[in-house]
Amino acid sequence: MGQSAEPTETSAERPLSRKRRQTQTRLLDAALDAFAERGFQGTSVEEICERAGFSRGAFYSNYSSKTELFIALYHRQSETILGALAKRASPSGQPVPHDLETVVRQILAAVPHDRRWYLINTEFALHAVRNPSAAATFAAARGRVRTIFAESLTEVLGRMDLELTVPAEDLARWLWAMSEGGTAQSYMEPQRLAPNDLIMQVAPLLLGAVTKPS
Amino acid sequence: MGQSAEPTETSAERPLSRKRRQTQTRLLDAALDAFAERGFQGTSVEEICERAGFSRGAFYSNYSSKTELFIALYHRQSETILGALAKRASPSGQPVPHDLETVVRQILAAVPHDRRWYLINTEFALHAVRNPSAAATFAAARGRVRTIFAESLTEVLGRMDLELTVPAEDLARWLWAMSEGGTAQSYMEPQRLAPNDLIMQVAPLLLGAVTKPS
DNA sequence: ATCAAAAAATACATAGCTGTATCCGATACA
DNA sequence: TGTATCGGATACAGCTATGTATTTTTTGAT
Repeated sequence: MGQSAEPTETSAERPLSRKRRQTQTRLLDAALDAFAERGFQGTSVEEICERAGFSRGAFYSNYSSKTELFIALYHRQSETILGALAKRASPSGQPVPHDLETVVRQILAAVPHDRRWYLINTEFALHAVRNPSAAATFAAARGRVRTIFAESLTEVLGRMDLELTVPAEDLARWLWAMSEGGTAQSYMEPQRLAPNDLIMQVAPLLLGAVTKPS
Repeated sequence: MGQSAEPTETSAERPLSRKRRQTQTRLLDAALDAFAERGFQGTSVEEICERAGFSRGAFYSNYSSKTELFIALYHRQSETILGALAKRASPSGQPVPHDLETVVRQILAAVPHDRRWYLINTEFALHAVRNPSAAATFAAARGRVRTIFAESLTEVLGRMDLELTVPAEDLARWLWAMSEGGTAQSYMEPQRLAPNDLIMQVAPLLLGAVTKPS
């Protein structure tokens, strides 16, 4: 939490040349696919490089290990979501919704419903649970998202003249848990459930239970 | 779904000797620890055997691959939960609870709050999402649990003179999603959240929102 | 006590992956 | 145009895992 926690370096931040950024992007893209298909541990550095059209030399000149790449990938995805969420959260954003379902729908639009992202995210969660240092990183990233999410919720509900009866951060946690749980179920039983089915059903009920006219 | 889907064989079911069952148990126990610590892909067959105090010979004479063991392990854990749940679901079970929180607490008592189980289960979910054949197995096992869970819910609520305004199976899904999502969060941020905190807070609210006096 | 079958240990052949060290080409700048 | 640096490819050395084939030990039945 000291310096601006941008990419993945310890000392002086070199500007990072154009070409270098390109190959990193290609490596990250390849890794996203590879990890999603075969899992983090099940994917060899070699395979990532093949998909990206590079040799292992290129890889090791950009990342010092598969784990470092993994973390970089997580950050990239995380920033993307954060950006999308922040855009939605801006007061000049969407029109004021008039029912809770619309609130939920608007917020969900910022979250990527990407199978690959689900897989990577879950793998990263496992990684974090097993690995205290990664856990801190992970918790911090999630915390930032949760805060923005909570602010967004309060703001939208406020514009609807509704008041929360529980802390917004708690509610954010709950909705997130439901969303993740539901998404997980949907990928496990794809024929029965679409990724957002569950949260779209439950969230309005829950929101109804924790709001009152202000 | 043809024969009784007991263990892991295709043809005639030999009774399975005492000793054999013992070593399988030890291998499964060892695998549970190993997988939890290092992950499925990150664990070598060798390591499982070491922990169990066997050589790889013993392993391959019991299981044809690490994946087969993995599936067997999942089934074993799954059966355990199912048993616990069924016991609770029996009408002669607990006294009639008088508030929704107690309902939730009673049901949660059947689910193991074991870090290892969380890890294995999540890994298996990933495995299933990536692997259609495992997905069927997985969905079936979860379906059985969900059904029993739903029945149990209906029964308990009925004894409290409450009636559901949504299908019990749906509610079971929702609660399960919340529980899993909350448990996941708790393991990611162990200092802030205990495994059942979230569901204990939310479930009563949700139950309140989907029940009415009958 | 002997022998047959089962269960587990050992040995082996092979394949794959990692990370480093070295080499080569392109680009940039003087 | 020469040269230094950067980015990436190639080569290499070593380790680890897998699965099978073979041997040894254990067990159980007669």
